[in-house]
Amino acid sequence: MGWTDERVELLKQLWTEGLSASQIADKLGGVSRNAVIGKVHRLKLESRAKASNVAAPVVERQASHHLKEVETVEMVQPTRIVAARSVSARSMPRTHGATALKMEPEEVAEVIAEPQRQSGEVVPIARKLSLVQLTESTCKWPVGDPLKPGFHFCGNGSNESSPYCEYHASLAFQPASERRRVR
DNA sequence: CCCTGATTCGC
DNA sequence: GCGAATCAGG
Repeated sequence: MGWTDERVELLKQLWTEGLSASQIADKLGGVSRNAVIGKVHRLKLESRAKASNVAAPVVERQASHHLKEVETVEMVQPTRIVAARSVSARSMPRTHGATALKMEPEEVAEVIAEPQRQSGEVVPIARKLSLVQLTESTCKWPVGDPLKPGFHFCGNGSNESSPYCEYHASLAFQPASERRRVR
């Protein structure tokens, strides 16, 4: 499989997002992690903030017999802040294990991508607040990976009844029925 | 052994 | 340009 514009674009996005080469390769499909790394270099976009990100434990390897992607849990609600802080432990959520808790990449991308703008938008722009900046009236929807640099919270205003802004509340409290495809 | 990215070099 | 093989490291 070659590098189509779309695939290259996805590569750039995921790489920038902080995913490892193997994870990206896995997502793209048809390419090895070496291929991804090679491409990354040719594109001259390696310098990713490689601070706190090193070897990910990986829940399970090929040990999972023939049980691959099962996609069961509908876990849409993000981890609670408390968890995000203390659990900052060594458990990187992977898409691999069927039970891996993972935030929708698309959701994340949308929120981070948009530059600061006004309100009234369908999708609120994250105010990028850190943990300590959260108050009772700020949306506590986490954006990004707690273990990676750039992690922050939505921070937009929320109703006193909800920990999230309207938009994220609508995402968080969806029934566990039909969510969009995860892959 | 698992993983990570970096580099080389034949294709 | 591509990516397997290899290297260096956690």
